[in-house]
Amino acid sequence: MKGKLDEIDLKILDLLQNDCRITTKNLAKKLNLSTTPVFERIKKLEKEGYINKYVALLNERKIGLKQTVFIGVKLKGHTRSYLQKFLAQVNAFTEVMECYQVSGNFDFLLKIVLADIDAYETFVQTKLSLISELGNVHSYIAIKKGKNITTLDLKSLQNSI
Amino acid sequence: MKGKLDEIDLKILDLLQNDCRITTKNLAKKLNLSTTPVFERIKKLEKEGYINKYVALLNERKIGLKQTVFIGVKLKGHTRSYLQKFLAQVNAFTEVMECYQVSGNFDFLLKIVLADIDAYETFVQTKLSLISELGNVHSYIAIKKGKNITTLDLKSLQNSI
DNA sequence: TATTATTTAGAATATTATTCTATATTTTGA
DNA sequence: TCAAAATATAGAATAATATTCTAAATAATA
Repeated sequence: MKGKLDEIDLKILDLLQNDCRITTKNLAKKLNLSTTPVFERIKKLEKEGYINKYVALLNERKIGLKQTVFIGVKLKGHTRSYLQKFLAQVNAFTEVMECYQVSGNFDFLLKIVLADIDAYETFVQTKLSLISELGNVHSYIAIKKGKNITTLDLKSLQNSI
Repeated sequence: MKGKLDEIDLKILDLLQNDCRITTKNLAKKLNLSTTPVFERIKKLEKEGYINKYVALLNERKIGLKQTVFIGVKLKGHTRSYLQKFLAQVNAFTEVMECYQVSGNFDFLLKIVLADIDAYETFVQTKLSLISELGNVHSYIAIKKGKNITTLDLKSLQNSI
């Protein structure tokens, strides 16, 4: 019975991924339950690893990090050693929010958040370009931010995962 | 004096973006303050828009959404109307987590999360490819997820924003 | 330097989280 | 199908936290 989610679990997850400060009391009200089962279900979902973490999402612009840039990277070689060295260095850059190894005409796709275009130039010159494994790089400077959500589409799931 | 962040504010934001369930009591301890000023600073940061929202980040894999795909999109035309129609449709797709208008050899860069490659094929055939404004598309299938954080690098900021 | 505005500490109160017990419900296997 | 076992629930009780309030301390201003 471990690791099965019913509809109540999915609703709890969905509510929490939209607002994790909702009280168990309010959750219980929405679910027509008392607080105890809701509380225990949440603890179970946490313990079994369905919930990675609870975070505050900050306003990048207000904080002064106004520029997002995606970078497609092609390495010089593709041995395991190359990949690992590249990843280690990229992971150390605080500007890098996401890094995926991908198929297609890039080896990696990075998402970078920093103050502005100048900061981006500096980042490339003083950090990214110093990675010896680096081959070609293609930048996609964000001109306008569209949709940007962290909430997964739980409704699409056939329940009982 | 409105809209200026001092080091205490930045530390609060940094702690909250790593774990927003920390109690004001624990925050206060870390900051060598009593709970009142911490509580009031948080409320101020919320009211002034530095904090967008508090969310639970779920484990995509465990929930059954195992595939991330980035899609570079080029539109057929670039009138305002084209852009708006494209954005409206893309925003309606629950699979789309992020959408940026970018410079470079794509007009838009999308990040998609769904169950698997089959679901991706279905998404492209039944949703994405139906957008009439769509020109070329290039997919980057995530092979391996590397770094993936939501915490901004507040230490890089010269304080007093 | 005196006045005003902010920030803070500490106490008091309101709410919520968490635990506990007993009951109800579901599941399982004979 | 039925009874035993396991699981989930409600409701009460307790522990902890959030939130408010008052007064003192600090910083800003003219």
